[in-house]
Amino acid sequence: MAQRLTREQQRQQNRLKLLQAAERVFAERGIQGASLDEVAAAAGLTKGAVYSNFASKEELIQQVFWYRQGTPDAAEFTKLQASGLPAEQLVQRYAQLWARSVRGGERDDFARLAVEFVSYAMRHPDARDKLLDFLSPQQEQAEDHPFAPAGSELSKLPAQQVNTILMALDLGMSALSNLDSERYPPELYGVALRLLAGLGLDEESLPSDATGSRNDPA
Amino acid sequence: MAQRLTREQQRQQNRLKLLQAAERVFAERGIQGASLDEVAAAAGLTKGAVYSNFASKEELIQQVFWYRQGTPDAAEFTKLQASGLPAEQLVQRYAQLWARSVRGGERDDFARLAVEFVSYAMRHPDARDKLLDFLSPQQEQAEDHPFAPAGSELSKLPAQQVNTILMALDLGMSALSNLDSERYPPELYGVALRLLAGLGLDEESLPSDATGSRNDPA
DNA sequence: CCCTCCAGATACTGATTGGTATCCACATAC
DNA sequence: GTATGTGGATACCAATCAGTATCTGGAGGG
Repeated sequence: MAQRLTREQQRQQNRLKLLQAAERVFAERGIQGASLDEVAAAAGLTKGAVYSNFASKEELIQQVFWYRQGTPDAAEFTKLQASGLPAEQLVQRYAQLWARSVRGGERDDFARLAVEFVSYAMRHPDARDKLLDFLSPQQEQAEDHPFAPAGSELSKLPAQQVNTILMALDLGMSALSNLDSERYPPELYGVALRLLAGLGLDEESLPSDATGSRNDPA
Repeated sequence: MAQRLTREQQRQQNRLKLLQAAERVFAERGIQGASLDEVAAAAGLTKGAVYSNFASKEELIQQVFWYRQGTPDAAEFTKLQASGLPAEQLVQRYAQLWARSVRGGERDDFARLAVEFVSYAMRHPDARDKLLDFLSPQQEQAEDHPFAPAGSELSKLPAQQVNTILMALDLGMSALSNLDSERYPPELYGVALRLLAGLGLDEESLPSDATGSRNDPA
C-alpha cells in the first residue's frame, strides 16, 4: 500500500499511534496504572519511541489531554453548541449525539477517560490548569450562543452558569451510565436537559424499560 | 489518658485509624498511587498493621468504600431524603448541606474521593458491583419519598430516574467545583435543583459574583 | 552509491511497591 | 508469676516501572 513515507511523516504517524494507544490504555488501566511499556506495546512500538516523542510520562498525559479536544465527537459537540439552533431541536440533537457517544460499544473509553482525567486533574495542579484552559473557550463560546430558550427560567441565568450545569450533568451521567447503563440509562441526560430548559417531557424521550432492578435473563 | 484498652478494642481502634488514613491518602494520591506504607504511616502505624487487619490492598479499598457509607454527611443526606419535607424546603436544605460539604475546606477530600471511587469502580468489575450495591438502597428509598413536587413535570418521571439525575448532578458538580469553585460555583447545584423541580429562581440562590473569569486580586 | 544522522529498539538502573516471613512485646489465661 | 497466643513492627523479596544509555537500520543528502 502507500508506503515510502518521509522521515517526518513516519514520526508524526508514530506519535499519533502513541497518543491513540495511550487513550485506550489510560481508559483501561487508569493514568497512574498505565505503564509506558504497555502504551508503547499497544501502539506496536517500544518505550524508546515514547521517549523519542515525549519528554516524560507527564508530558504524554498532557498531550493526550490535548489530542482529545480534536476528537470528532468533541468537535461535533462544540459545533452543535455554536449552531444557534432553536432550543427544542438543539436539545434533541444534543441528547442524541450524547447518548450515542455513551452507548456506542467501544466508546466506553470516552466516559472512563473523561472521569479519569478529571480525577487526575483534581490531584495534580498542573494538569488542573491545563484542563481549565481547555474548558474556558467552550465556556466563552456558550456566552455567544446561549442554550436556554428565550422565555424560560433558565435564560435568566448567565450563559456560563448554564453551561456549567450542563457540563456537570454530562460528566455525572457519563460516569453513572458507564457503571450500569441499565440502572442509569443515558437517555436521562436528554430528559434532564428538557426539564432544565423548561420543555415538557415528551413520551418518546423517556427510557421505556428501566425499573432499576435487573431481571434480564439474557 | 483513658488507656488500658482490651486487645480487641485496640485492634478495632487501629483498624479505624487505618480506614480514615486510607481515605485521606486515597484522596490525595489516588487509589492506585497510594502505597500501603504511606497509608500505614498516616495512621501512625506500619504496614504490618495493614496486613493484620486487611487481606490485601484490594480488600482495604473495598472496606474504605464501605466505611464511607457510615460517614456523618452521607447519613444526613439520606435522612434528609427520607424526611418527606415539602419540595421547596427540601431543595433548599439539600442544596445547603451539599454546598457546605463541598466548600468546607478539608472537605475537598470528599469530592476527590467520590470521583476517585467512581473512576476506580469503572475499571474494576468487583468494585463496580460493590458500589452499585451501596447505591441501590438509596435508589429504592427514593421510591418511597419522591423528590419531585406534586404538580411538576418532574413528578411524571419515575422516582428512581429522578434520583439518578440528582446523583449525576451531584457527582458532576462536585468534581467541577473541586477543580475551580470560582468558575464553577457549588451554589449552582441548588439552582439546577430548583430548575429541575420547576421552582422559579429566587434571587438569593444565585451566586453573586461568578463571571467565569477570575479577576479577584486577593 | 556511500556516508551521515536520527527515530526508535534494546539493554540496563535505581527506586518503589505489594506481599511475605520472622520476630517481639504485651495482654490474657491459668 | 509464668506460659501463651496474637497484633503489629522489622526485615526482606520479587516484580514493576520511569527514566537513561547505548546501539542500529534505513532515510536523506551528496
